[in-house]
Amino acid sequence: MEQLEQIRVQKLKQIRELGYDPYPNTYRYTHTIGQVVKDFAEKTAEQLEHGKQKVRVAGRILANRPFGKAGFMALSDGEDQVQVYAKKDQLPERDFQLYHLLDIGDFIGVEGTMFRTRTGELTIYSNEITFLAKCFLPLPEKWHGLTDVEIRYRRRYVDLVVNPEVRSVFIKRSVIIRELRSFLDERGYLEVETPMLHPIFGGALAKPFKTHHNALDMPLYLRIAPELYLKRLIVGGLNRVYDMNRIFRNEGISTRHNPEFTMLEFYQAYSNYTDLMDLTEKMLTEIAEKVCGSRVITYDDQPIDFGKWTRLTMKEAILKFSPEKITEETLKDRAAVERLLKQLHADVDSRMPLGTLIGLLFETVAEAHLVQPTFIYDYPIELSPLSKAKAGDPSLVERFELYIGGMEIANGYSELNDPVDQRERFLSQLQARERGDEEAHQMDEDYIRALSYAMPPTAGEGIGVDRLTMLLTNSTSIRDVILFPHLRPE
RNA sequence: GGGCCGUUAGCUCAAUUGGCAGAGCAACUGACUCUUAAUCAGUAGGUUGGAGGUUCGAUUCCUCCACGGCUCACCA
Repeated sequence: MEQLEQIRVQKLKQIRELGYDPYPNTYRYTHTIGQVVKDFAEKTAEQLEHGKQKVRVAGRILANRPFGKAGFMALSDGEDQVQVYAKKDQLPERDFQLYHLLDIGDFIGVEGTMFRTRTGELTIYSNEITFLAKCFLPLPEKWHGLTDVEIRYRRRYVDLVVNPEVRSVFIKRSVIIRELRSFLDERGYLEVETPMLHPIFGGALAKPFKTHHNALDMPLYLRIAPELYLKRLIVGGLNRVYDMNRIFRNEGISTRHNPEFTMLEFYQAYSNYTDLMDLTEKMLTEIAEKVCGSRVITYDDQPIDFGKWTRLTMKEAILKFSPEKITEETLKDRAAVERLLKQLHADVDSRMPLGTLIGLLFETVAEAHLVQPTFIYDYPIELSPLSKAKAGDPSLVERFELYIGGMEIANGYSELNDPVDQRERFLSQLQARERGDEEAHQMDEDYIRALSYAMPPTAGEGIGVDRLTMLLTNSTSIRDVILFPHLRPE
């Protein structure tokens, strides 16, 4: 409200009149608040009394309990908090006047000596207060805090000030990203940067954001996946590469979908999809242990054990979770599959090929049951225009997806490296596009040309970093793991 | 896009069948030199998301709109 703000503007004026610089350009502290808390944690009141150690710390005032000629403040540097005691006869008169002009949210620097209060709390007995910055807008009320999710996302800066668990989620996110990098770096992978602006969007089945380059007067698309560029690098002899960065998909927004999200894609020459399943098990188990301190985590009230991994073919998963008793023979019968799907109220299109129907059946009956880490492998070829066909069964490809907590976390496959087959797959995608499938893959002649120079056998995988972060921070909304999630304009 | 729920003071929430719009915290004034959700006394703070309708009277009932949450669909 205007009035609250005006009062604080007046206070800043008075602070200036006392002779303080309202916006000083630095403060030299001797300790972070964390160091203070740690260094003096073991000291008794008597030890502190005799030691009289001087400290200078800086931070934001989060609470103030004044009473007449003294008062206590809670000072936070974002990471840690410490109590500050301001007492009239121990401070210069000007500093004590300043104390009465301070508000919750202001930044100050404090010089003083450490002591313990009667209740034993470690506290800085201040002998100097330095004004650092004024907070004009009131912080949320201390007891309930900030809970309105919309304001939390719109004003993430306030959310971070008052909700320590939010800070901890984003610190974990940063650790996850660092650990993913170091896991791959240790194994000889090279991090590369590939274009964000694509003249032909590809590498995934999704709708893109379209933009325009003025000087060249040409349409460009924000990338939906870095895949095709990474494989061009494999052709060029960069045998292990990864790209961890943003991708953009022009689709619905939900608790599991943000229009821009972070994808780790990595490619490894002379390997197949089984190698990547092995690698992924190791990678995610290590990261869960590093981030959560245990192989067993809790997600959405369910225990998830990174010590127990399962691998099922898509068909096995369907048979296992189908409510109706069916056999593998049933899945070869298009009419039977269609009937099953209709019973389950799935959206069936009579033009869909059998493989697409099987994929749909899997999603309908099995996906939600996949809480423990489970690889689903051997996908119908129709769903996977970039994967290598399975030796001995041309209807399937060597592809897997990893499900944890009912969410799709990763997707990997043995890469199709036959340029002739790749051209045919693109052509059949074009047919799907003509049937109205906006997400079907485009033809990419240069990619086929790259494969025509020969790509060694290669396996590649994408890991949804936001989804993985949700899992490891027990967040059920993707917005809780993205600092500034997409919102409609205010 | 569909369904359900929601929007009241800076924040968290009340308001009976449709009958004077309230509390706690935050703020302001005063008291208080070891408090920690400090305490005590007092003051101020509102076009009840917006527009329209029904009614003597609407926070309350109806319609439309905006925004948000959850969920389903699409997707990762």
